[in-house]
Amino acid sequence: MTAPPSPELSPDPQTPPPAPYASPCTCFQVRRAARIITGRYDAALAPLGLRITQFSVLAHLVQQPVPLTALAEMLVMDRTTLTRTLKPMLAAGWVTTEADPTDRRIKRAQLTETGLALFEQAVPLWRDTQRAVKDHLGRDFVRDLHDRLTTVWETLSAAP
Amino acid sequence: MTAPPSPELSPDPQTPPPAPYASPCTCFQVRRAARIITGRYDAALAPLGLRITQFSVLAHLVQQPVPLTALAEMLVMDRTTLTRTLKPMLAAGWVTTEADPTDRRIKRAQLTETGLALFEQAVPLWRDTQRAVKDHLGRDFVRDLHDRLTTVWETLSAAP
DNA sequence: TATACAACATTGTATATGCAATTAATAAAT
DNA sequence: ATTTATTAATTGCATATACAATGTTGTATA
Repeated sequence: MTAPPSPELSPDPQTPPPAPYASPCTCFQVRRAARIITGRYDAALAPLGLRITQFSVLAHLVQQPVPLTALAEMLVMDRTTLTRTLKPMLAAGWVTTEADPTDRRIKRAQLTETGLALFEQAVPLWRDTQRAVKDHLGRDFVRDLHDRLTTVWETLSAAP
Repeated sequence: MTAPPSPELSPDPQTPPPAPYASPCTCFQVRRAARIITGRYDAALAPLGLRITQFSVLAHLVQQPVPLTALAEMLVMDRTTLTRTLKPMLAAGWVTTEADPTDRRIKRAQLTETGLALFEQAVPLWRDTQRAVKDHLGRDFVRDLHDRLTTVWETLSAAP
């Protein structure tokens, strides 16, 4: 079994990279970026015991109660992932669920008083982080990044 | 507790979005893109029982054995995450670890014959996926996306 | 109406992720 | 040489992620 090593897939190991090398793998790139950005947002919200994923959920419930499947669609996450995501939030008393009287299959999630208060505390921290990221990377850079990431989602979720 | 709902944080719930709305949250954007891209790559590698994260690990071991901490740095993942990532790969016999004789703290990971063969089978599938993504999004688009994602990583890992 | 089908939700299983704490081994300092 | 600090690795804990399978409820159909 002779190995055709794929040098383009890994950095030169003679120069072990403290400096991040430009991987050719799109998946690696976007996951890496997601990790560091998530770390930023999570760190900013940590004083409230909140994570950015949970913050997203709260943000989508501010207006009114939302059926769980619709909520998962809004958040663009797997339906089963939402169930797990919601679990600690229910335990913390930030969110409650109520059954739809007319269709007992449907459950709606809604904010509690505690959840709303927490969200209001979190918004400024979220905003600060948004601003910090924008300051570091530049307004135009971030806008273009957003556009491209949205395009990635739209294109790949539509494509076969 | 009167609520100042933050309309910019959630889509209009009167128009429940099957169409993905453009969230203003950079973190949400990049995580969403990471989810769909990861799904693509995982699906492509699934016939081999391999995930894209595992493929990345294999790719970094093709040249020669790598100490685990250095491997985690190459992969830009938390050191403890690497331990968990490696676990099923060790169990599957794709990778082994060996202690450094001169420094017994250090463990090196290296490919097995099986792991190398698997990697060689996986490379074409990875390449196909790369090409498919490029075809869908456009070569220039992907190149610019890569550049920006690398910049995100470099900038935010350096910034305070 | 009995049956098939579709929609909603959860649970089992498995990996992904990272912080805090722990253990072990080496290096540095007194 | 003993103490101290550093480095390498793992484990505990908690959340993030999604596929497959299951149970429940509503709808459509024969």
